Amino acid sequence: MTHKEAHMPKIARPTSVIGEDYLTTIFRFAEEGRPIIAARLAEILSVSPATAFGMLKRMARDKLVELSRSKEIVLTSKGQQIAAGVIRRHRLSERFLSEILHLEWHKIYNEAHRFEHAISPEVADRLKAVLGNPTTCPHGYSIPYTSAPQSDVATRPLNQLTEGEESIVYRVPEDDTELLMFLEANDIKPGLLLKVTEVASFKGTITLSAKDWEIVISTDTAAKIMMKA
Amino acid sequence: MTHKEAHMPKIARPTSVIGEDYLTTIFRFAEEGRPIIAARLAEILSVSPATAFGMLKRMARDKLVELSRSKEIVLTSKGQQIAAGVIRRHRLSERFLSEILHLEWHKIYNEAHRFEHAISPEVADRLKAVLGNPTTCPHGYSIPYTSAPQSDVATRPLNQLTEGEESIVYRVPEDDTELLMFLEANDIKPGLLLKVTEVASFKGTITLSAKDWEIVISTDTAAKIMMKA
DNA sequence: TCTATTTTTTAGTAAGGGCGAAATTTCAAC
DNA sequence: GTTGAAATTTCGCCCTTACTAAAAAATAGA
Repeated sequence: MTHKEAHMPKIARPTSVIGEDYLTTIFRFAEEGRPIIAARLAEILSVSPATAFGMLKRMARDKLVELSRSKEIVLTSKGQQIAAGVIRRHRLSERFLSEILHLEWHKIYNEAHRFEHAISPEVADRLKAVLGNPTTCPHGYSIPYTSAPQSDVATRPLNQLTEGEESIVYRVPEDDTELLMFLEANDIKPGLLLKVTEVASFKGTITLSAKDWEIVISTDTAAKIMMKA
Repeated sequence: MTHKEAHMPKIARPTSVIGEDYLTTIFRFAEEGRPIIAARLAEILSVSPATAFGMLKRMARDKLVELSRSKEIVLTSKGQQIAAGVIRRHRLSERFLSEILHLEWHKIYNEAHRFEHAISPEVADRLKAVLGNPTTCPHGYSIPYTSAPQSDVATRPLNQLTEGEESIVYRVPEDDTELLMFLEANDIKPGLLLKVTEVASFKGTITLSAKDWEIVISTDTAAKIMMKA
């Protein structure tokens, strides 16, 4: 049988797709220094607390995470390494979807979420080369080429700028579809120079200007946009 | 929670990755008019007969296949439609891997096998456009843009050509890694004009020439290469 | 401190996908 | 027509990933 021995050797990954989802979620929190507990993980992954707990126990058994008594979930170096690989593939996929397929900005996160589990290290390398060794995804998150945590550039949220200040957009939320559609429509993306023309804390808004336009956003929304410090 | 509602809606596909593997395997047999039975499917997919049988029962329950008393497995129109979609994504992925990422020919089948389950219809459309609406995969298999079975161009296996005949390579096996490496090394791919310079049936070989070289292959190998009739 | 509310855990259930072993059917060859 | 090999189907069992319900533990507020 021609087919027989040709049956594809499954990609050498010791973790399931579901397991990788847990790992990357934990990784993203770690990336920003935010603690993550099981209950939060269950919410984010839309599963019951019991399910998340069961999964975390298996992952702890497999030495991917550690469930310290402080309840905070931390990746082991093995978990860190696998998670970094998946995130690397995710962000390279986002670049590819954005730059080569010209997919709208707000759609790339979800599409890349499936790609991240389907790409082999070799293909990831090719993608990296074809894309010109990008260092960040289109939203501004850094692409981890090593499993070591990235030392992040100094940033601060847009809502902390004072009136009259100027700064460059560093990063926007990667998975907030509605906000991304808004930002996309206004061409606000990493690298854009913005000026804060008004801070109206009494009504919770900030007015921004760039190039030829001026917009008003809430301080809550502004808090989600990271600027170069 | 920003993340919460942003959790990706799983791709709307009523079938699992495993189920899609079954469907595409059946589809590929149907494509060439070869009958497929459960035992063969089990071998190809490297699972036990019991497993394949259980899966086929579930698939029959879900109206994806019909298990006729003649033992031959046939796709329902629903199964046909889903299978054609997966195969379309597979072959578009192969084009992409080959033409955009410049991945070696013999590696693209296995890589595409994972891509096929990860690509949304929208991304497939973009790929199609970016690739210039290809009609076949790099091995020469047609990309099904409708779920209706393709009426295949008239072809015949290379071992049926007579001495002195010339013909154009139409299709090569998509998943025979070793053969593909050989063909790749000799630049034999769909579209190439070949001439049969000698048929030595007594020793089971065929000699081919093209451009500036001449090679000898076995008739068994030749049987795997389809030529334009 | 003492409820009130999260959070964590345990228990029990289900479906998908997998196994080996054995029983049965089918089919081809003699 | 019988026999032997191949194919099918059933049976019992395993693990993962989910669920609910509910108990136990930890945290926070008043």
